[in-house]
Amino acid sequence: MVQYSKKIQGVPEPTIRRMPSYLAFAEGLLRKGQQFVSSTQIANYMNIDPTQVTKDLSYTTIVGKTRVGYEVKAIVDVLSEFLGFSVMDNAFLVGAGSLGSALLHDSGLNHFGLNIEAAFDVNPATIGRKINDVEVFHIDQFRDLAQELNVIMGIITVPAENAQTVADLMVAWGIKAIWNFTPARIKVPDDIIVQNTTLYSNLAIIFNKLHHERKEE
Amino acid sequence: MVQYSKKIQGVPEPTIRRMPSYLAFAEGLLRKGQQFVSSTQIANYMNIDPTQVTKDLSYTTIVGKTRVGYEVKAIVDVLSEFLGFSVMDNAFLVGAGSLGSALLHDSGLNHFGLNIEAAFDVNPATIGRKINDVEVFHIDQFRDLAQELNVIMGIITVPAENAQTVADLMVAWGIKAIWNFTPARIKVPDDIIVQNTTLYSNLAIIFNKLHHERKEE
DNA sequence: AATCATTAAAGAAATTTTTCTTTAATGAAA
DNA sequence: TTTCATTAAAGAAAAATTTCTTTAATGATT
Ligand SMILES: NC(=O)c1ccc[n+]([C@@H]2O[C@H](COP(=O)([O-])OP(=O)(O)OC[C@H]3O[C@@H](n4cnc5c(N)ncnc54)[C@H](O)[C@@H]3O)[C@@H](O)[C@H]2O)c1
Ligand SMILES: NC(=O)c1ccc[n+]([C@@H]2O[C@H](COP(=O)([O-])OP(=O)(O)OC[C@H]3O[C@@H](n4cnc5c(N)ncnc54)[C@H](O)[C@@H]3O)[C@@H](O)[C@H]2O)c1
Repeated sequence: MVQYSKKIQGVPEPTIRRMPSYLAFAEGLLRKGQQFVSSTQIANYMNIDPTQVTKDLSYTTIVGKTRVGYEVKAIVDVLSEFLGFSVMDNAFLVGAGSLGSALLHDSGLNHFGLNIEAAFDVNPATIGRKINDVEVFHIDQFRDLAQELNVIMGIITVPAENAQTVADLMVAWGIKAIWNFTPARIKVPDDIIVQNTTLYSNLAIIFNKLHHERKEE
Repeated sequence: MVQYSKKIQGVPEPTIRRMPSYLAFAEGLLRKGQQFVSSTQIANYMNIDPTQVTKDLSYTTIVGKTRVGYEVKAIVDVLSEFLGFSVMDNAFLVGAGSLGSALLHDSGLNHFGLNIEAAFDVNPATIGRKINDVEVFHIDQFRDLAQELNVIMGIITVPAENAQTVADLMVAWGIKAIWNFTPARIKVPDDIIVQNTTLYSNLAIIFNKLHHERKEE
């Protein structure tokens, strides 16, 4: 397949994955009052190659100065803009159980541009409660509130067997992106963005390094 | 650089990441009584290419039968063995806050071979409590218990600014692998395995697809 | 029994991502 | 001022990963 326009497929996903860490590191430096940071310094923090940092940052408008490095403030500003962390997107969370509650408590999400407007559940014990100021409604109210509030993302933290049902609901009410924390894969129309966040992948990687490898690293 | 022995660096990480999902899917099929499953079926569930599934499974001892597919039971058995999910590894969790509690409640970890022996915190309000049958101790007791119990993994769910302190403690008491849920990168000796699980990377990917892309996908 | 269609497997090719190499800039030190 | 060392940037090369192609097997259909 011929590529007619360079870079149409955007920034490499591994790059995007690393960027929030660059941002968090730069924010730390900014708080400490450091004005410039070199790729070497960032790379050292991240345990990666310095040229990787340079490459990654080259996808943005950030430019470094030879012998000085990058301006910390510029990294913070450009990266949070670039990553979409500087505008607030509204989300609904469905499944206010243990993981759902943890996410509702996590101020990091808010800091990185995600505002959870409301939570939904089916358990009478949790409905009506407020978790970290976010009210928990019955799932049947999802539709009405979705229309009322401008919500583009749905977060799924129900048991895996209910993930598809919830996803269908979200699609039906016009949500654009779904962040799925269950190990189940959901089926949605092509234009809906799905991000699966499966903890157990990470566990598998640790175990693999722990049990297998250990030869040459 | 010449590669003297093929495959010495083991199975590709992306493959390992996908395997727990294959396993979970196969477990579901097994419960439903399905005896065989084709790569196409798995691929369809995962929204990936069928040859990807075949390639991934070829790293294990699983062999499929033409025109029939793979034996579901074999996938479950071989994969859970391969991923290290069939032997229990013991872990300590440090930071019994919202995320820590959620993890302690998650039966999936146990199912996939991770047993959290004990939790630690510094907050007097949580110390002495039991969360899902796991007792919360004061962090000062970490050393004694680590020696007493055979624990090889440490899970860090404290605030980011305390991550390094906790990591140092874990290294000092001989833990082999660290699962770090804070956005902070920790510095440890080379022989310690570190797995960073950063939620915000996933958020960045969703936002990127939501805001940027949307051209040709 | 013959044909057909589906599938796993192996290898090749393409693509993507990382690492290496070279160049040029520039602040600090001599 | 001159030299030196550090750094960003760009491009080339290498490595890793995914996708495509071909082959062979075999259950189902005619
Ligand atoms: N707890 C964790 O640390 C953790 C970590 C990773 C992944 N997960 C995954 O997240 C999911 C949720 O885990 P959990 O531990 O929070 O479970 P949980 O049982 O604590 O919470 C699930 C919640 O969803 C609600 N619910 C069930 N069906 C619903 C529906 N149809 N509509 C709305 N709400 C519904 C339940 O009432 C409950 O409150 C699971 O798939 C789990 O595998 C959990
Ligand atoms: N809550 C979430 O959903 C979520 C999601 C992703 C990542 N995280 C990250 O996980 C970390 C913890 O988040 P949280 O929301 O659970 O915070 P939290 O404040 O609810 O919990 C932190 C716990 O750590 C304890 N603690 C602090 N210092 C300690 C020390 N030195 N030793 C032992 N215990 C100590 C505190 O007493 C508290 O109980 C943060 O870095 C956060 O960014 C949280």
